[in-house]
Amino acid sequence: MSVHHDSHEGILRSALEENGLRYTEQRSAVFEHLANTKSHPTADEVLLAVRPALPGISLATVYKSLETLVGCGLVNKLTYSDGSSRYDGCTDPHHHARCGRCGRVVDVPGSLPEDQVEGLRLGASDFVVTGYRLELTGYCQPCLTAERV
Amino acid sequence: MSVHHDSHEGILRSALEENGLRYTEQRSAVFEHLANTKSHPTADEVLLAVRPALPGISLATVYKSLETLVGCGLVNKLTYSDGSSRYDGCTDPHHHARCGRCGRVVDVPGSLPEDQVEGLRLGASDFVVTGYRLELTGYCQPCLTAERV
DNA sequence: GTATCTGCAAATTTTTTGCCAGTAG
DNA sequence: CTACTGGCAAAAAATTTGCAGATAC
Repeated sequence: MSVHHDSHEGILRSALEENGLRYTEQRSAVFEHLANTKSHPTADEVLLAVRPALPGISLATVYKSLETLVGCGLVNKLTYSDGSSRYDGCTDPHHHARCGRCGRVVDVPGSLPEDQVEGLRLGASDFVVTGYRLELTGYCQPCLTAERV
Repeated sequence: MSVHHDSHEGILRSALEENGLRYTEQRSAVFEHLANTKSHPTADEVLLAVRPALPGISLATVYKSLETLVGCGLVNKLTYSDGSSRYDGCTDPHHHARCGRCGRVVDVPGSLPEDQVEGLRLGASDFVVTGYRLELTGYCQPCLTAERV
């Protein structure tokens, strides 16, 4: 049961070290939670999730830890039209689909074919493309049922 | 020189009417600005842009007008990791590329091929896909030069 | 005439910052 | 040891809201 934990810890330690940053239990707890969940929590939700393990942790620290992890490239930050930010610890290539009613975000596997990306790259002249983000919009089944659309 | 203006006004009047909303000079000024610019301004920037024509307009009204236009489908709202929201009056299908240093957003023409979108649709089971948003990340030429990367 | 809209200011929400004590290396 | 961190509370930034007067239709 500690395999995953150890693996995450190793990844985190190396990433922090590479950036001249220190390994702390707060950063570890935040990273562990993101790496183990399939949800895409807000900073507030991360706080609630790590409180049981670290009762003293503060929201400000969660924000600082999240920014640190984003800076190390271990976590992605997603922002949405309602002003909320969510964090995604999944490093496999995938897209997101977001429900326009309840705001829930689900993963959609896959990545764009390389030639597709190359085409986009050419369309963005005078711009060095380092990556992309693809997000589907629509409605999840529970919300469709609820509204009987 | 009034051709564009009249055309925009007609589009706006119809869209508002369809939704049972009123045509006002504030909504008109905000829409005009978005329809005529290639930039993707923040609410604050829209305020500055329309102030010369409507000195009395307030930021709250700009926000309200923008939400109204988004609701009518005339304008798209874009949100970013730094917490800022930008508004895009271009209705042609296109993507965006955003500079990770200065935050500027430029348009990238094109849209994904239908079969590509269909594939994504299938990957998002239990989800009715109504659209998508594709955004490139990277750095614009001025910023690359400035940092001599 | 009347429901909708604007402007103002205050409220909310989300995120960031300064500072001192605590801790990793 | 010494610089990097965390916790706290206060600040900052972005957006929304309540209300009274103004306006579109």
